[in-house]
Amino acid sequence: MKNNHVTIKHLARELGISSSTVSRALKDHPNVSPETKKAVTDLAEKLNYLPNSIALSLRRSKSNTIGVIIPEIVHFFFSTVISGIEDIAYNAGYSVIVAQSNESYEREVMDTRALANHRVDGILISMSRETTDYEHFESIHRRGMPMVFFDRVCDTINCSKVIVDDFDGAFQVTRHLIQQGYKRIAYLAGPENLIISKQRMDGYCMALEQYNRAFDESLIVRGRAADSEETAKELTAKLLNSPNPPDAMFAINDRAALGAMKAAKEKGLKIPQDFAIAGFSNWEFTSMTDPAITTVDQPGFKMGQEAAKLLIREIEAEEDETIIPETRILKTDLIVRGSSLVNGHL
Amino acid sequence: MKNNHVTIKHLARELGISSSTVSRALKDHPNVSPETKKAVTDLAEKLNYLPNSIALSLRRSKSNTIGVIIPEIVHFFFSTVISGIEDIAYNAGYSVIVAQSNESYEREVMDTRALANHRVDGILISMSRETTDYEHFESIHRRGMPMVFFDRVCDTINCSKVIVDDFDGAFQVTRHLIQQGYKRIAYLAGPENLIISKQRMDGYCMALEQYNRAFDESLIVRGRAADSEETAKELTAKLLNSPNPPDAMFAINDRAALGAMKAAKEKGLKIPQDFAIAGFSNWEFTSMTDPAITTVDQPGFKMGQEAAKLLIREIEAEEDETIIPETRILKTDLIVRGSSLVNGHL
DNA sequence: TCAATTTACGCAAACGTTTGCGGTGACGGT
DNA sequence: ACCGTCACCGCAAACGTTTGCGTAAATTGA
Repeated sequence: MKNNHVTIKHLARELGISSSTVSRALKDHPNVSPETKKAVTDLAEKLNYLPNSIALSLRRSKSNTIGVIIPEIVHFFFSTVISGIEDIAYNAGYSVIVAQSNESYEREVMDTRALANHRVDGILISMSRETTDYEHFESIHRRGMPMVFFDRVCDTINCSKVIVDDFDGAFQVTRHLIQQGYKRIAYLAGPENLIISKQRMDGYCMALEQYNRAFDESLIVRGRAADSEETAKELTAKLLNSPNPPDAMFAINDRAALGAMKAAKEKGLKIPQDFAIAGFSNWEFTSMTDPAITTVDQPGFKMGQEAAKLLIREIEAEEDETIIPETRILKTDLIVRGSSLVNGHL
Repeated sequence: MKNNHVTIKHLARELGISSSTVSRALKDHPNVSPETKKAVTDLAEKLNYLPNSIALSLRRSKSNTIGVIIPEIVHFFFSTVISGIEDIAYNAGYSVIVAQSNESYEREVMDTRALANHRVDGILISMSRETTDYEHFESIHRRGMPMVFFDRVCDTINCSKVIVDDFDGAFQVTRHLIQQGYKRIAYLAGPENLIISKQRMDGYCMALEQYNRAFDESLIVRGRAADSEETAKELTAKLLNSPNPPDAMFAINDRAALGAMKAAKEKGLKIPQDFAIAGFSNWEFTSMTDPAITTVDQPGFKMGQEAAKLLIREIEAEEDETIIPETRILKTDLIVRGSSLVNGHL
């Protein structure tokens, strides 16, 4: 009952012709008579012939498969990216095999190895938080494996990347808070070593500068606020109880923004009248809170699409043409919601 | 620069021995002298030899890959399931190829075809909402392709399935509302044709019956509430404005529960004092709303694990042993939160 | 009618790996 | 001097597909 896949050989034997002819007939090669073609296609249809793409892969040394390594699947942003990747890959005839590193460096190393000997045609990567050594990527990159980084990119490897304009996003959201009339805008920062953290901070500062606001170090909350809602809440509570508290806050991500909102609510502040809040990433839940949280949309789907396009372009490049790596920066969108919208007008 | 994968043949030529010996040396076969083994493994290490698993797959006619077909990736529950699948698959040496049907029947058919000719060793499926014809599944099932359904299962195919105890979950949540003292508990129903919808309704009814509450048809809201927050909100608002409104509501899913909550808030009702709300699925956002929403946790990760285990068991079954299909029903957990918790005690 | 061309097909090699089987040389026992 | 045993290794086939090349038959041209 098992393993009864019908192959080209079966068709050939059945029809009393050679496998070569069957193969050619199936792909409408000119050197095969119309009658033979019909006989072949009819039988193939009847027996439900499915080409064995493994054999094809071996023959062509191309698997038509791309690998994706991400920190975690259960994450609104990353799953959106995967969706975008899948969209492009599917339409270009590639399958997508996903591996999650679970933010573990070791697991990431094993994943890259596994994908490499699975002979994927290329790899899309968003690095784990732990990763500081890039040898596992470099070694396969040296061998000519096409690869594209997205979101959490690796600077030391010369390949295409897709990132989001964190600077501009932070600038926009900060400007929005200023324009809404808030005077003391705090920044709930992320880990200092992450590039995105620095970029967002820079955007925040730039907006302040452009609108002639003084930079106040006491409004910058440094710490592990990005990691959990709870710490974000604690840090915010502390800040709100300081002598000269802020009347608005821009948080490094939506989770932190939610923590901040809870802290403000517990203190009895009205949002957005007494205290405005904005986050970053436009995670799903931000539209569901009360009030809904103003945030910056990171185009995850588009990021997946762009990354997949860049990768496939590289995979399908002719032998002689050299692809020059390209870094694509995606624009963000400010999404204004109740947590920062005073007077109900935009 | 490209395509310079080092193969067993390269190692063999380099060392002046045959590929067979290299192959055996690499897997520590007894019929190879220690010196040869060392020479081979050293060279393999030096040249960074990676076995070509495509060739292996062809040889063994086994790809060590499993396919997953889901309605959508960007969905808290499904991405959690994938995570569980990945967990088990990875540890058993399988890669996971994901294909999303986007709730489209046609796409689902194409996905199954694609996975089949990709020669995956088995398929995990959660059907699209559109699917009512199962021929695409049956045809590959007849050929002996191992397959396991999860969550959105197909009744007409005789294979293993993993589902959640919707009946019991609904029973628990309804009982909880009763025990909290609510008198008129409404049910915001889902589409009638979905099995889960019926099961949850049955659980609701059973709880009412067991606690001697009369079943009141006017408390059952039928419609497309499951599909969008907006329609759930509208339907709830209408019900709340009826002559004899409910003081609690159990919604078919969390999204609907959120819509209901917004409707209640707009009407000025206090939650949970005036109106209690409970949902189903424990989506991520339910803990983030204000108040947090009582719900029923569906063990997505575990579901993925169980489904993967069942599938791999079937894949790795010996030729002669016959696997009898098994339907595994996973227990749900009631998660009590602020939206239904009166007096602050449990 | 004969050579030249076209048409339609088969042979065999190749992709990289595994594995049953056969073969070689060394060695010890008689 | 012969045989059996053993350790070690190579040959070749197989997995399913594609494709360059060869070749027979059919067709064309004069």
